[in-house]
Amino acid sequence: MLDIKLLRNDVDTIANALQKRGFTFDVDQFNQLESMRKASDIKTQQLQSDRKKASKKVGELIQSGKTVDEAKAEVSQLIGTISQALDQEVTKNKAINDELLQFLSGIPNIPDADVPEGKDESDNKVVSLVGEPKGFDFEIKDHVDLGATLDGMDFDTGVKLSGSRFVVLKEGIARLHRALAQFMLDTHAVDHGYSEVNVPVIVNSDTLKGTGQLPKFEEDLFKIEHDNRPFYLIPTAEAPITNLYRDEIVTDLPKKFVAHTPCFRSEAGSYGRDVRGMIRQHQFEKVELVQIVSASESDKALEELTSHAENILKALELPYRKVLLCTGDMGFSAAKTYDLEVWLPSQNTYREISSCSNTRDFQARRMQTREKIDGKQTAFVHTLNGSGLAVGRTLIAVMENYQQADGSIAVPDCLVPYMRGQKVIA
RNA sequence: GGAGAGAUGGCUGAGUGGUCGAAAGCACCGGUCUUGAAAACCGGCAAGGAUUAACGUCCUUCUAGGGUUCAAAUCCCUAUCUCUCCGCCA
Repeated sequence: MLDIKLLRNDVDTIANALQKRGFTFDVDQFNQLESMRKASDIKTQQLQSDRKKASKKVGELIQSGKTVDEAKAEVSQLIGTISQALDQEVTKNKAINDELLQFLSGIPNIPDADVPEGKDESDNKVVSLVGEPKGFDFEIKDHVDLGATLDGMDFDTGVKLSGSRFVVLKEGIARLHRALAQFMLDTHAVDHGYSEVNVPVIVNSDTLKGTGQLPKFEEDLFKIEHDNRPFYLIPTAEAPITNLYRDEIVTDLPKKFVAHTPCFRSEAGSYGRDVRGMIRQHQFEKVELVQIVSASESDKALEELTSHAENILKALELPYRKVLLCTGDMGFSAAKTYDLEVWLPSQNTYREISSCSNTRDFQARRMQTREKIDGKQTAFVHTLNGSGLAVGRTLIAVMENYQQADGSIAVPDCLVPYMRGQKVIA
């Protein structure tokens, strides 16, 4: 959520910045709502003040010796008129504020100044290329064929159990998948200083509002009902982790968390894309990094967090590139985002495997997560999140990049200990 | 699933209808003392919002939503959550 003060002071600048990411901010509607709100606030408060004074007078009259009935009689008419007017105004005020809140909740974050302007992913800027795609002297297979050959990836049974975009992993592939998650978790927790947490994967709507998935993107989520109340399967661990500090004033920043969770996405808008294989599933696993930091530290934190995700790719010796997303390609809550894209030989291209974002105070404002500065002032914290990495897609990348002529897959060195010494999946 | 108790500021915790936004302690901030620190002592310290050039003035908030009342942290109803006991269970 944006700071309403910024909007009051400088609507046009913000409307401009939002236009860069393809969002048209309705300045007139905002100004109208805002002036209605202001008028109603002032009126409501004046009436409340009047009523309070009248009520206190009853107390004073009683204190000075009058009976309760006498005191009431003296002010009852006045209070009657005030109350009536107040009831009306409060109802109106609430409606206006609700509308204003809804209006504000639907506005995406403002892009940072150094984010390139653009319409879609073709305008993203490649920041760095790491590693070199290796050549193969045999006909390569994609992960679907490799998985079938090794009897490790069963899409048909996934369909039988659940439906399309679900998969069953088996044997060596299942173990490799698990090894990847363990390796990532250990690297971040032990080497990068993140605190490991295990969080619920079913959350309430307040949690998803806090990180910005709601109210706008409900169609992308799996919704479940329990005791007539809505709950959601998390689309990313960013939601439960970042919300650990919702409605709190935090101390001891920075906070750094890592968690390994399944993620669930309905992806209603993207049927037809990536239908083959494990690239886009309704259920997948991800190791997520979250940092909660002071405002002045978030620029540095984004670089650091991104480098932590990169370290996984480096350790796995997978070729990748780091991309700075343009204004039009960023997520709703992000002010600046780096994507890490891994090389997939079968597609002869780089595919997203991690997305690292600085949301600045956008989520903190929604969550009311603040810190005390010098023991006095409160200020919104900044929150950052990034995949470190998407486990399913990393599995694909390892399978394809480490495939051998006979269809077997070499286990990357750093994973061998997690595979109890196994060096090849055949 | 059954029975009971509870939810108050960063934390602990007092407060059962009338200047209560709320005692006290801890934590925190400032100061005195000290070579420095600790201790001790003095002072400050909830959040959000409206308005103002500023000082200030005003409003809201004691889990949430309703209700009673001239007046609600305090009484009533509902929901959520927590704790204790019983049952069930990985």
